[in-house]
Amino acid sequence: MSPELHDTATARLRTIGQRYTRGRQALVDVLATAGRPLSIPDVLATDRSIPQSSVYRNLAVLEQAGVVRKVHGNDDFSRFELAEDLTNHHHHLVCVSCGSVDDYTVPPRFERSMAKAIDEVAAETGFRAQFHRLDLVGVCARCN
Amino acid sequence: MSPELHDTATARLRTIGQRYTRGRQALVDVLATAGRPLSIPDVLATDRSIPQSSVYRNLAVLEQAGVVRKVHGNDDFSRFELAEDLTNHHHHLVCVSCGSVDDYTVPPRFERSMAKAIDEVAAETGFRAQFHRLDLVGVCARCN
DNA sequence: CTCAGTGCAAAGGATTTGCATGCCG
DNA sequence: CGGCATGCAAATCCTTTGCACTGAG
Repeated sequence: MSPELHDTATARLRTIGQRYTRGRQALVDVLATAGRPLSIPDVLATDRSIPQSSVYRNLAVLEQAGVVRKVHGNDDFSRFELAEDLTNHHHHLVCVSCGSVDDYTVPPRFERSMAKAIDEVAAETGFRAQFHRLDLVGVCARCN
Repeated sequence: MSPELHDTATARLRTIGQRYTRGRQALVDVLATAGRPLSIPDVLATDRSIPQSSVYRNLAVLEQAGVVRKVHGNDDFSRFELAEDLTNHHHHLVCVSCGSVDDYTVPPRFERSMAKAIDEVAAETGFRAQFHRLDLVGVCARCN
């Protein structure tokens, strides 16, 4: 992960009057390394020494700062990933069997036609879209 | 709502060894009338005499039978709608402000190109997609 | 020194479940 | 009759919060 990532995180946290502490850096590192959205149990599994409450609290702070984003799968666990402008635009494969969530991307050509379709919907309905989710729900390769 | 709807529901419940009772019919009627995914509080608001636990339990049964589908918005409430093959293919507008979820559709042309893109992803990743979700997350017309 | 951040434990809130009763088949 | 469905209340489980302590500036 690039050092700029941490610089950006520092800056965004500052704008909401928060510090970029060790615990928060560790959290960002874990998410950056994972390459897919992680649940709190996932995060805790990477480092048993972190208390749950800190993970919840710090992820909430990082979300407010726009550094991470919360993702909903099909189970009762919230999952977290780095904000898209810190990584790249992608979508999710949600496994109904094991609940895991993986990233995937579609061709830019298709993203463009989707953006156009979304603009039309916005115009018709008066809905102001901030972002879109194109999740595929099914069975992942592992669960097959 | 058409009577076939209830016939289909009866049939699907039967396949999992369950009955289509009054309470369950009422639930299906409420969802069919709503035209958008409803949360449990939404459902309870339509009829104060129904106990929460029955709503939860019956929606779970109806979901297992493939009569209704659970939808996740941005808040902590699960929402429910009739299965797509009982209504029509659509997507969701999720409001980050009030948490409401509304239906919308995109042109068939676009759905087709999306289906194609999804097939490619499935082929590349080994993921078996059962269905897709194209949610727009933003601010609804009411919350503006 | 000061105050945000941290850890632990207790509280909160949507959802689930146990158990006795009622009703459909 | 027999068993599933129902209602009520208690239990679960993810998540949030209170409070005292610690550490960075």
